[in-house]
Amino acid sequence: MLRTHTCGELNLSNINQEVTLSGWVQRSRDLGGMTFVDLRDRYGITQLVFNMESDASLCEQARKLGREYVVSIKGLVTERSNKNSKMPTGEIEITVHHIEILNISKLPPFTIEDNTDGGDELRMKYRYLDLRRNPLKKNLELRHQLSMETRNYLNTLKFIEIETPYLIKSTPEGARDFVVPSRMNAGEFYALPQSPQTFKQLLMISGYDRYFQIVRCFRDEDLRADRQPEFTQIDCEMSFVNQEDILNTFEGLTKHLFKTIKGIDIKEVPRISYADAMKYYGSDKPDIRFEMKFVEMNDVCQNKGFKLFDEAEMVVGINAKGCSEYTRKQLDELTDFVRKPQIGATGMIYLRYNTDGSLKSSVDKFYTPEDLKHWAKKFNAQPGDLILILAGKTEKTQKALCELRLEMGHKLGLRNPDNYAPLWVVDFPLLEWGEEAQRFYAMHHPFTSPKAEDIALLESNLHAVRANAYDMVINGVEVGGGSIRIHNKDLQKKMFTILGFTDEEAQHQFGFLMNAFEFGAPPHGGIAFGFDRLCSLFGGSESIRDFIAFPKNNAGRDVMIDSPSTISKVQLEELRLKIEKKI
RNA sequence: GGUUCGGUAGUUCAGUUGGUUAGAAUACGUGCCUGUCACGCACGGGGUCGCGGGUUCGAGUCCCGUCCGGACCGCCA
Repeated sequence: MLRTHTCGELNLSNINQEVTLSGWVQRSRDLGGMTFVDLRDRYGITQLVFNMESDASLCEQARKLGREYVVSIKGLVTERSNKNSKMPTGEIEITVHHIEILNISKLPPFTIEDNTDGGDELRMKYRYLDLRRNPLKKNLELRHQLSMETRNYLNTLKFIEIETPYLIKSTPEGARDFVVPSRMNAGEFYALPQSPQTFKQLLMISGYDRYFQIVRCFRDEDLRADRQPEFTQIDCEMSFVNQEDILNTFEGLTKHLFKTIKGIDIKEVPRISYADAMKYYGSDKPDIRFEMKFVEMNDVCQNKGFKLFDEAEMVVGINAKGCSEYTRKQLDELTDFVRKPQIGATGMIYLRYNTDGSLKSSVDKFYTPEDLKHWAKKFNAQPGDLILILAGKTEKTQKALCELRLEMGHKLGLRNPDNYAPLWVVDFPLLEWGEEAQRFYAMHHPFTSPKAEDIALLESNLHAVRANAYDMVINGVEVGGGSIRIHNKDLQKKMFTILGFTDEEAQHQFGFLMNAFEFGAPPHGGIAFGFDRLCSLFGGSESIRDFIAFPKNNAGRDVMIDSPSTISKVQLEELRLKIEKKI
């Protein structure tokens, strides 16, 4: 037997037991007369002790053990004379009488410790070694817990998990597809699913009225810290439900996960319309752990002769409470921040409400003290506050102020990662206008139903049509989104027409779905949660890579296995593919 | 496609205005040490300064190009 116990479980109750342990050598400490070896496995670390007096040759053997050697030892559980309260097994050690080296190890390129000396790049290349470290192990355990609790909760509610295919059909809407050439159908390609969307809708038509799947999805778009080319969703769909039913069900899931995993009671999940989210936070995924809402001030600042404000489509600001003492340097830094090309504002105006009650602004000469008082009042400002104002095109200005708001929230310590503020954003627009192609695009996806009361607007004002679509946002992170779907063939056909499809194109791409709608499609809707993001949020990290066992880098490469890679001439020939030019 | 930061010992980093033999910590090796647990002490080995070109008497340092990595913008229904 290679082990009777793990390296994390022995304690005083096991004294005098004969045990066999196997694991990796974490480190050894040679004191001359005696040698200590820390043996590590998934469950913990147990100290082994070797003594020159009692067994010199065994002790010599132990001295030669290198880091990460794999060994199996037999020995006696002994009470330590010097106990270590910092480790769970710190009251005991193993007095070893037999040691077997199961495998030797090269010296690892970085230390296998909580605070490793290795950089990101190196650790990615040796991911299998990085995964030996506690922080990564904890992340994968958290991921496992989240998936188990998700399954528990949904199972209790009679959801069943059904697998859908990975080799499907490329569709023109949405993100770029990853495509897979078909050998048996030369010249044709499968696509990997961006989500199981149409399949779960077909399952509703099949009568599986509560479906879920923790499923891999694929999108061939550029990556970020929170975006991978393959990622995992908790994909859910229900029949005979309205939006309210979905929100309640998955608010329940969210509460269940916070309760069981983090021990946190989420009281309520507030709801905000898309329009209000944009108006008050400049974002469809606001971080509501702190207020600092936008205040539009066109009415109190325009037509007073200040050209920048007069010509702006929108003048909008936030009140940074208690920041009136900001120095010139700090204000300049904030101006530089909003002027970064990624944020794109041209400048920033401030209004300082000094603690002595006086008002000081960077545009004093254009406005009377009375004007400035009006501004302060609009922001509900108190002495000691600092108002930061941006002006320009509505969309761009909102976006820039949103970034500034988050930055100020960060500076003021209002974005505590231990606080969790879930939020539903509802009433999204059904469509958005694409300037480049001069046509409408589905904001969510083409299967999203318009609000019943807005259906008439499909004939008159497409910009104004709202959808039965909703996102769950936690701490400014979009963790999930969904909609009530169209289940009527004619309405679905109309949607495709609005999106610029000819009838033939719609039939070719999505005929299978519209045909299915003719065989008794029930009303249905659903939601999908970004599982990796949920994990990183629960783990208190910005990057999802730390929660994926084998992630890809910025450029979509796996630097460990070195993929993607070229394929052989034979493979290309079988697929009837030609590479135009070697790059 | 773009912006920006970085690449120096196994590893993480420092390296002044361009100037002697490129340093520190840690890891590693050897020796000493019987209660360590980030053990300690002593000694030692270890460098194509990412790569290519240029400026210069002289380049880790300045310039150009390129490769690799991180963050972000565009993109991601």
